[in-house]
Amino acid sequence: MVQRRRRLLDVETILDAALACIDERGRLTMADLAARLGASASSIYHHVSGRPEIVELLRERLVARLELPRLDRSEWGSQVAAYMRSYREALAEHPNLIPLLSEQTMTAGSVLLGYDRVAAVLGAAGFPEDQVMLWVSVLDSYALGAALDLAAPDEVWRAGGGDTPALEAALRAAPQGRARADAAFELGLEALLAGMRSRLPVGPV
Amino acid sequence: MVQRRRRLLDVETILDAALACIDERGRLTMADLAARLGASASSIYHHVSGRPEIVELLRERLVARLELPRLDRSEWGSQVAAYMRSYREALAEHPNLIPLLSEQTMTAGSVLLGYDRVAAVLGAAGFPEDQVMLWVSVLDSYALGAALDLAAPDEVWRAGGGDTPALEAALRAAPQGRARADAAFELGLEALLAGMRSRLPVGPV
DNA sequence: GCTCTTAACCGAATGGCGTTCGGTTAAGAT
DNA sequence: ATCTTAACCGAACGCCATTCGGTTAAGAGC
Repeated sequence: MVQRRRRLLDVETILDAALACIDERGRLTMADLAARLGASASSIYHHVSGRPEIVELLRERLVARLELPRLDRSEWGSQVAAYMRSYREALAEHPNLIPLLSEQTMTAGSVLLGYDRVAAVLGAAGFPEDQVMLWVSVLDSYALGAALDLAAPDEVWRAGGGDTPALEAALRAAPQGRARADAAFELGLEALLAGMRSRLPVGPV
Repeated sequence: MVQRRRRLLDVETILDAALACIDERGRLTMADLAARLGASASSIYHHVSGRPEIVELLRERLVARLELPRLDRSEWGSQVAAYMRSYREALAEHPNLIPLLSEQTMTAGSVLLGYDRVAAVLGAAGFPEDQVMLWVSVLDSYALGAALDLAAPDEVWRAGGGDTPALEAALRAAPQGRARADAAFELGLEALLAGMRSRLPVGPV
């Protein structure tokens, strides 16, 4: 009943609290969010259109932190690698956000700008124009898949009884959890870039 | 009130209906599932433990259709490529299933057996034991990411106003929709396998 | 063929979710 | 001093998965 007329909520505060919800509870519910804000759930709708908009605004925050290809004289592979690492690292800081992002269509314009830069650097590297979009897709698929891997539960494979000996041995020999995901991402990124380089029509830069 | 004593539901029927729900509505709700089955939602719980088990059983169905590495004398790269293609194709038949699968831990024995085969073929190919699981992760990430790409709307990037010229040019030069996703997958798979091959410690088979 | 057990079903209820609606309060303009 | 209106609230709505307390009839034992 007691109403504080001095502005209690604003979009940035809501996004901060939403990220806290997601990080701590692994999901975003309006009730939890409202509780953290010290407000009622319905009040939130005065500042954002609903839960989907909150998620979309969080995606924009994430994209803003990516290291986009700079389109300078540096080698294309290192620019793409830096972009891919920053993409995954940004996701890794809030791994529980990943499933929410992959549930929802991309609408933010700033996201497209990131893809434009990637396309530009690949074109400048010498990839045929009709292949540029394909490589963009490949990179995106790998980053997305690696991010999903990161968001998966600590124990991805629960191998037991001994009828999967190769899997069990491989699991024992590799790092666990986050360390495995990190090592795998780097290994795969190197392999992918090496494969791309070998398919480049002309010679070196 | 009218009860048909002749067995109305069984697990296979439930899974068929669940897949129909997912394909048509893009999600799986117990109410929708029950309606399709001509039964009440609560009746379903006499045959499966709940929604998560239904998803896990659907994953088993999917894995059963994969072309697993045969562990014969054929070259490891072609075995892995065939596995990856069948993996993505199986997912592509029910793209809406992908988000449901990636939400949930893998527990089914037959699923683990599939990964055991992949681990075995990579070990036999000569990859160091402490790298096998990493490569399994890399392959899984790429297959999953490519499948998500396939599940995305036809127009993945809506580039408009001209402030993303490289992106727009690349989009015009590349195939659209499914054809783009297919071509990208093959290109990336080749690159990934080439990169893996180049990292193989010893020489040829 | 009668009784008894019990698997297979149902409707209703529970608790959690996102969202909408009809107020109420007080900040700031007139 | 009055009015407008942005910012808030509680209660309600509809949808979700799941649980519970019956009820029916198939099939076993006699």
